[in-house]
Order: sequence, then C-alpha cells, then structure tokens
Amino acid sequence: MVKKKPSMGRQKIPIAKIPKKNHLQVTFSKRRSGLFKKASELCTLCGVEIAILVFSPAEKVFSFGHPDVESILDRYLTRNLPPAPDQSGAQQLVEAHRNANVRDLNARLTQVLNQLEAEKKLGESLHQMRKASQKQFWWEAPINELGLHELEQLKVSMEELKKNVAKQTNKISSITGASSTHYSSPALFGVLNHDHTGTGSAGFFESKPTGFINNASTSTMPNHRVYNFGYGHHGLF
Amino acid sequence: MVKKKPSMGRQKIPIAKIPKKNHLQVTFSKRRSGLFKKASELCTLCGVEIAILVFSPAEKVFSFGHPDVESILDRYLTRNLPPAPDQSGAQQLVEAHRNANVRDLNARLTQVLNQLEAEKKLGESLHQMRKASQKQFWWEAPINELGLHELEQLKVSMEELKKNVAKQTNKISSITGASSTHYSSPALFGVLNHDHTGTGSAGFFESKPTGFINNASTSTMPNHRVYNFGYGHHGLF
DNA sequence: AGCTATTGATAATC
DNA sequence: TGATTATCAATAGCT
Repeated sequence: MVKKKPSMGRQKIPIAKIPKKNHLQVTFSKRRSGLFKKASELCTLCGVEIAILVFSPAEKVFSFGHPDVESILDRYLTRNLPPAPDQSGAQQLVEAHRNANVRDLNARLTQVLNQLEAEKKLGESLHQMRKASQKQFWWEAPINELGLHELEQLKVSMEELKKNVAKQTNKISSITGASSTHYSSPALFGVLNHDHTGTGSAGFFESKPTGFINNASTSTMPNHRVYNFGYGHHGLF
Repeated sequence: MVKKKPSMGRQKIPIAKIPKKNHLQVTFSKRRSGLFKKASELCTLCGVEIAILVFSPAEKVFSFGHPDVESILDRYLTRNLPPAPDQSGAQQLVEAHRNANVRDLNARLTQVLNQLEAEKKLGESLHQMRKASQKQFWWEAPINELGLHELEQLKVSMEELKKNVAKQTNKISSITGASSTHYSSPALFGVLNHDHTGTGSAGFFESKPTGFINNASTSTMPNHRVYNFGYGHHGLF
C-alpha cells in the first residue's frame, strides 16, 4: 500500500499580522474573495446594499459594491448634509464630508478619551490585582510555571477586579445615555446608524462605472495623490 | 425517558431573498456580524484598511471601518475626485489649515486608540480567562482552554499595559489641556459602550453551571464582544 | 491554481 | 436577543 499523504488540511492560525509576505498575499487574496462572496450573499439573501473598500498595503484599492460603490457612498455621505452655499455638487460632497469628518473626529476623540479613562481604571484594578497576588510578576513567567497557589491568587484578584469593573460600568452607563451600537476590530470600528430613506435593491452584480472600476467582483486602482489624513497603523499583536 | 431533540443543525439554504421577514432579520444580523468579523480578521492578518457600508432594508446604516470609515472614504474620494480647480490663495490656506487640524486630530485619535486597544485587549484576555475559569478545574488545562496564542497575548497585553498606562496617561492629560482625571468636553455626542458592562447577573466567578456571559448592550443592538481575542469596541454617536 | 483536512460560520431551535 | 447544536462553508497547508 502506498502511504498516502493527506495534507495537513486547514490549521488554526492566530489572528495577527502574517509575517511571510508571500503567504500574506495568498491569504489576502483568498480571504478577500471570501469576504466579497459573503457580502454578495448578504445582499441577495437580505436585499441590502453593501459597499466595501479595501486598501491593500500595496496602494491598491479593491472594491465591492451592490448595486455599485458610488451610489452607496453617496447615500452615506449625503446623510444629513448641511446646506452649503455655492459650490459644485462634487465639491459640496467633499466639503460636507470633511466637516463631518472633523466633527466626528472631535466627537470620537473626546469619547475615546472618556473610554480610555474608564479603561485605565480597569488597568489600575489590574494593578491592584497584581499586588494582591503574592507573586509579583506572575504573568511574566511562563504560564506553565504557574502553580496552583498562584492561580488561586489570580482567581481572588479577579474577583476583586470584577467588583471594580461593575462599579465603573455603572458609572459609565449613567454618564452616557447608551443607545447605539458599534463594532470593533483589531483597532476599532464604529457603527453609524442613520435614518435614511431608501429602497430595496433589485439587481445583483450590476456595476456602474463612473470612471472607477467596481463590480461585485474585485476591482483595483493605482494610487495617485495619496491624501493621507495622518493615519498610522494598528497592531499590538 | 424524554427523547432528546437535537436540532436539525445548519441546513443548506438557497442564495435568494429570504421570504420570511423575521427570519431575514435574524439572518441579516448574524451574517452582518460574520461579515464584519471576517473583515476585521482580514485587517489584522494582512494589515489592510477596510471600510464596509451596509444599508439595511430598515433604513439603517451599518458601517465597519478600520481604522475608521471616514479616513478610508477620504482616501477613496480624494483619489477619485479631481483636485479643486480654482481656489483663492486664502481659501487654499483655510483648506490647508483645516487639513492640518484634521491630521492633528487623527494623530491624537490614533494615539489614544492604540492605547485604548491595548487596554481592551487586556480586558478581553481577562474575560477569556474568566470564561475558562467557569469550568471547575481550568487551571488544570489552561492551555487547552485558552490556547497558547491567547495566553501569549495575555502576557504581552499586560506587559504592554503596564508600560503604557502611566506614560500615556500623562500624555493624554497634557493634550486635554487642564484636567487630568476628569471627563471633559461634553460636546455633542454621546454613547459610550463599555466592554465589561454587567447585566446585573452573576459576577465573574459565581458558579453558574450554565455558562453565562455578561452582555450589556443597552438598546436593541447586539453586542459582539463574544468574539475571540482582540475584539474590543467603541461607540460613535 | 486545485485538493483535503480542519476550522470556522451559521440555520434551526429553544 | 443569547445560547447551543448539527451541518455546511471557508480556508491553511501542500502540490
């Protein structure tokens, strides 16, 4: 019998930046198509409109849109558009967008600062916890070296933390009138909910080239004139 | 003997508009979450920037963005819009100034976000440990429960946090201007969702046989903290 | 690009 | 809306 060599098959991978460039490229390609496929299914199943923009590190743009990217961006940007004096439509859009951007930035900054304050409290609790633990830097030791005693200490400490968390949580909740959602990812993602008039969609993979490429499939564009708003990178892991 | 009723489990469904409204709503919610999660994973794995806009039939907009929707839309729009044709020098100055402000804001925001991210990761790590600890003898198999990767993350997170909290705190304080530990600028926004919000249910270490997770979305929105490591979130509006 | 072994996502159900 | 289970779908590692 010839010994077959079944591939190792899929293996779990940590959700962290893939180090090997070529591997990353392959994964990017596969997962991007997977993402777009998911999006298209969601469009069909639920009759929603979706636009996805992906900026690869290589200055390429991949976009997905149903019915098309531009109309969705317009809907998004045009929401609550403040009346602007005399400007071209396009300029108006950009202008409004920029203003909205500044407002959002300010709002977010303040909000994040608040949140940070809360998180810092948590961190402080952690600090206390650590102190409560007899072993000072237990987490810096290999996990397998942790003994039963240390782990018991950890448990006690976490109970302490829980109380602080609950307290802090109440504080936050009362300060802010929570009533919205948000999502987050490695760095963080916001969810905006807006009232908006719109109708269901009809077609599926229609595209509306307006000078850009875009389809329900992948589209790319060269990157000219990068207007960077000063964004760094993410990645603590 | 009561006959058990194992669910039929997942069944294949045709990719066509779901007729039943409530069913559609459920599917939309689930798949939207899945889509956003996939996107976030892609962000992390490949270091790309992604924005997703979803217009639900219910007139709502759900957006996902890393680092954030606005900056990505900016990149997309500025690339596809022609440079402003004719502007007065003064206008240009105003523009530049405003852009500088935006850049500063973005820089500060990014900085704070990075720290917040670290804090959140730590919180998530603890959350995971708590969950694992609900099982009686978690310390006997912590590595299996959490996974080596997660444990490594925990370690890194805590080291990161320890180093940053004090340092960043000072930075933030100076940026904010006056107050050091104070919830300032109550501008015009307001929801702050905290990760560790408790529902008033059992605490961290209460021995509830049934696994429970503290969720605290205030209104009608889902809480996606259930994700794996590194899933923090924040609110916007 | 194709092929599988696995992991991961999710439809059905409570 | 959240949790659980049984399946189905996506994809990591190879060729």
